[in-house]
Amino acid sequence: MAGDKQRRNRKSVMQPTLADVAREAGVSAITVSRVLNSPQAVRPATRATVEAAIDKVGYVRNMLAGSLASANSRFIAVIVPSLANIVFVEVIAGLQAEFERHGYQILLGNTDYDLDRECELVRTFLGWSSSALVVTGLRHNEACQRVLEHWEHPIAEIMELGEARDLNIGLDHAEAGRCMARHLLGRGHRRIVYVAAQLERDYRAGLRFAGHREVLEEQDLSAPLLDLEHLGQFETGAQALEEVLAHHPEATAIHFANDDLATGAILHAQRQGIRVPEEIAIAGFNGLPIGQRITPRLTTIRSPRETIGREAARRVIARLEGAARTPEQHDVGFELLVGEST
Amino acid sequence: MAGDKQRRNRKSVMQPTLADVAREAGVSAITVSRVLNSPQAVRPATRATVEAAIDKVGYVRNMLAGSLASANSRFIAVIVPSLANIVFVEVIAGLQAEFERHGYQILLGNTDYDLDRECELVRTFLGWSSSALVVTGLRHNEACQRVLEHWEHPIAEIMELGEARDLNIGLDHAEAGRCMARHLLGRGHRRIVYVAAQLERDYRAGLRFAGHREVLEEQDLSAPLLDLEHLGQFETGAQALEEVLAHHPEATAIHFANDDLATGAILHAQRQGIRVPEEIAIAGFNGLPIGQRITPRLTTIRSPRETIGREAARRVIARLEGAARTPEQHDVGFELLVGEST
DNA sequence: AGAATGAATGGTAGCGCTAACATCGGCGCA
DNA sequence: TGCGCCGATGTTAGCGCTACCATTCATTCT
Repeated sequence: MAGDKQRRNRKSVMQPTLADVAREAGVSAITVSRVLNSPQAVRPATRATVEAAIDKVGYVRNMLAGSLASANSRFIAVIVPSLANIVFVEVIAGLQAEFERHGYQILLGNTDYDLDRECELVRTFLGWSSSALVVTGLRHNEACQRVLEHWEHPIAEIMELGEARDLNIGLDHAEAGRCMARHLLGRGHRRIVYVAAQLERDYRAGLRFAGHREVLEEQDLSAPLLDLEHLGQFETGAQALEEVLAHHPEATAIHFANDDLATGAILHAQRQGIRVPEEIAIAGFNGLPIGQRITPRLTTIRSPRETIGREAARRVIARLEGAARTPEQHDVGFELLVGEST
Repeated sequence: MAGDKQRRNRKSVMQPTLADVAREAGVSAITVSRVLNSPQAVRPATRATVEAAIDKVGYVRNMLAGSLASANSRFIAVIVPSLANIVFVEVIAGLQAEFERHGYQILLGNTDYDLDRECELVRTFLGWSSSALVVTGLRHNEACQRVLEHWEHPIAEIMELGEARDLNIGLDHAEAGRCMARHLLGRGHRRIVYVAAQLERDYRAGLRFAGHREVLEEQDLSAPLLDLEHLGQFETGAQALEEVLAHHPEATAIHFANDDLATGAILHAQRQGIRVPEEIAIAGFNGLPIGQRITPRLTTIRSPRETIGREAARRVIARLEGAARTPEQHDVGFELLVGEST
């Protein structure tokens, strides 16, 4: 029988342990541990015996105990502001694909755009002895900053570029805003409204707006901003279109903070018989598939989301496997997709 | 200084431990532990002293050690087949919201619709001493079945209803298929093609098809099936529309396995000037927001995805907090949304 | 031949926490 | 006054694993 050495009655079921496997295989516990953790350090014959014993007793490794003993959990804490936004889901998919291949387990946290919540999550995840932290954005509250400063493990701040404390993978949102503004100017638009939903939460949309405004102001054009409540992305886009037509009749183009809003506006225009881009041009940001399927095809900027995840994971893994601790910044870039909507 | 009792040099940084807090507060370690785990068992004055000491030394709880000692990790293993499909993301959001409120941490695994991968993930997660398992679907491979049978903790199988081993939260996919088939018959359609993408992977779409076929065959109608390669959901939907028009010219309606395909078909029809539903009617499944925004609005079935997550979490939590171990089945139902596309 | 090397394996001592039981006062009640 | 009880706190002994160092034995070098 497995696990029948004298034990206190703390667990109802006694899973077989390393010691049980060791006894079965006629080796010591540490040798079994080595078969699991660094098989090349064990003679093939011994390894085979041990592996047979593992199967025989139905051993399931206790990761908790191993992590405690080695002070290395192979947990990667990943903190995103939202799961409702497909953008972050794609980033997570990229992270997960890469980390899983290397035997790391993601601990996923969702802040709902709340920096206090973020801080709490960071604390919790440190409590799990996470090996690294991947967090969205460069803005954190003070308490969080302090915690992060004292932490010794790799930290990757993703999505945007800027003054990061360690690894930084993302794109230049201000430049993306400039790029789209230039495109719209190039199409002859002079009255362009920027539309966002809850700008103080989604401050990266704010960064894009800043770039957009910069370009317009260089041409002595004003850069009106419409910041709406969030209702549901498509809904808000539709509402924004109505408001712009009503309150900014001079506007010839709308630069939306994201593709969901822009798509909502185009679909609403379609239904209302408003011609895009003749009556009003529409641009988005993200490059979601839906934007490329609607008529007219949406002009937007593609952000390489899964790449952000993969690149972040790759750099974190390199660091964990011994790479020198030098801050790194990686610009994943973006691509202007010109559709028929502008 | 915290943590300067004699210790081996195994960790470079010595985080303060319970013992450090205890020394600072002038109590024993177990009292500090109690302040953290069952504060009501400690006299308020003592509790305050301990809490002050925790702040003073900057104590961060080591969850790994606690979980090992108590054989209770507060991890919930969650296994989904894909993150690319928004449906599962919404389920996860529901699970996460509920579990986080109760202090459980989700371990997320993604099988990519591969049952061997699923089995591997289950093993890994058991190794983390997970407190419960939430897994998508009722079909598992043999190895996985065996592992699950011997596991003593709550298991929730979600999305579909059927012969579950423990908790089961989902909806009746065959009935959903029947419901839509009846709706299409009611609209006068007699030649209806069912279109899916990679049916053997997404076998729940197969269950819906079975229901659909049943209803048609009751009326002595044939139930042709078109099962396509997966390219990208919208793309596949567009291609399916072309194929049906070419190879099933007699068809008056397409019943798509999901809204992404159906939306892709409607958008393609729009661009090609094919009139929906006059030339061909289109129905979907899921009730995604995009389907309700396009013109014509998509006829579909709304599945309560976040509800599945929440209900599953609620039942698992009840079980973990002491509810009796009785198998439970919960039908979250569905709702037919009649749009303009049929 | 004897020393030095290196590969394979083992013994010991924790990692930081909590379960289980022990202890200690204070209180109510007979 | 003495007994029993209960609430608050302490002592002890692990949870299952791995780091560290020791040991063993075959191989290579001088």
